[in-house]
Amino acid sequence: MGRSPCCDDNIELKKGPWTQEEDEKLVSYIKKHGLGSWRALPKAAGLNRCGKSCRLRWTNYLRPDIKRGHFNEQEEDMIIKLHSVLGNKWSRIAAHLPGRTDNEIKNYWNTHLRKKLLQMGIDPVTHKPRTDLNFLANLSQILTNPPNLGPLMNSWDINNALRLQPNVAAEVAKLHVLQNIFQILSTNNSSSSLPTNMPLNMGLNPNLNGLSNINSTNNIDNGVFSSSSQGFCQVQNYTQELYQSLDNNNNNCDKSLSNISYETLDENRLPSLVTISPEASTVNQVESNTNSISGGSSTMFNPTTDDLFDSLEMLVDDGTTHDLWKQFLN
DNA sequence: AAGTGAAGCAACCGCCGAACC
DNA sequence: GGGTTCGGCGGTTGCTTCACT
Repeated sequence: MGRSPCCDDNIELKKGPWTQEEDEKLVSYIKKHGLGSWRALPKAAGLNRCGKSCRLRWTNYLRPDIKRGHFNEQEEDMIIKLHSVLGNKWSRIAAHLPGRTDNEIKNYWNTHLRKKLLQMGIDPVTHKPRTDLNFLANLSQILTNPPNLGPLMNSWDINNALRLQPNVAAEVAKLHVLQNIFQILSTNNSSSSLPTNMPLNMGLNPNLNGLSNINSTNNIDNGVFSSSSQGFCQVQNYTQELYQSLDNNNNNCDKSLSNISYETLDENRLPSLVTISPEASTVNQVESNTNSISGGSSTMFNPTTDDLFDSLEMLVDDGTTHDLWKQFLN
């Protein structure tokens, strides 16, 4: 024969929020007798509750060493780092944060941190940059509407974000290149349809002030800055590969190592030139509203759609092949 | 001021490995 | 050794508060 049941189903036990009187009974009993059998505790303490309910109330609320109130920056940082390693192992995460309970951390994650990471374009499950199309759509709005960038960045310290995910800025820039590809696809092929969840102005007016702001933010330390530079080197590589792909089709493309540029269209569908400068870790829109593309480091290109599908396969790098992209976007 | 939806969070539910008989 | 329960954990619910119209 095994153990006797925790809670007697024949007795109507109280559920729901605890009253002050119940709290006092529980605390008083544990102070006097210490922690023992949760099953025996309710009856001994004069509580009409399940032992499980008593344990939960004690561990999550009444324990004297519990720290209540807002999580500070260090705690947030710790939770995110631990979550990236441990996943949803809340009790193990809580073990690293004295005074915090697994339930509290779980709630805080679900209500605050998860949203912050999503806003930053970081997948809260994988802790890697998001490359899904919903994020692309959101990104388009962020990049084309700089005033919205301020509150977003203030709500989640960009310095922390970059420290946690050094390549995020690179991913943002990379996604901007993707924007451009989608735009070219939609412009070149009137029969092609963009994903339904993508705004029609996708790729228009690629105002990169947001990224410039990131790099001019004084509180980004040298270490992050150097990570950021590496990030832009990656963008440079992506862009180079894109240009190489275009060049293979005898397009005249700029492949300069020091000054990566690409073209897009502004809100009037006029060509506009964007340059990425890796040395300075800045992204600038150097020329816009011109009727023709000219300038020291860039030449207008006219890619075929197949070139662009190749580039999508390469840039997104999530297993979606050229043919799948073609199928999806046509 | 009232209605409504969103956000926050305490508490419950159900599962699972460990412990017990 | 096997059946049963406990304790702990993660997921989910639902109540309360807040913000907005």
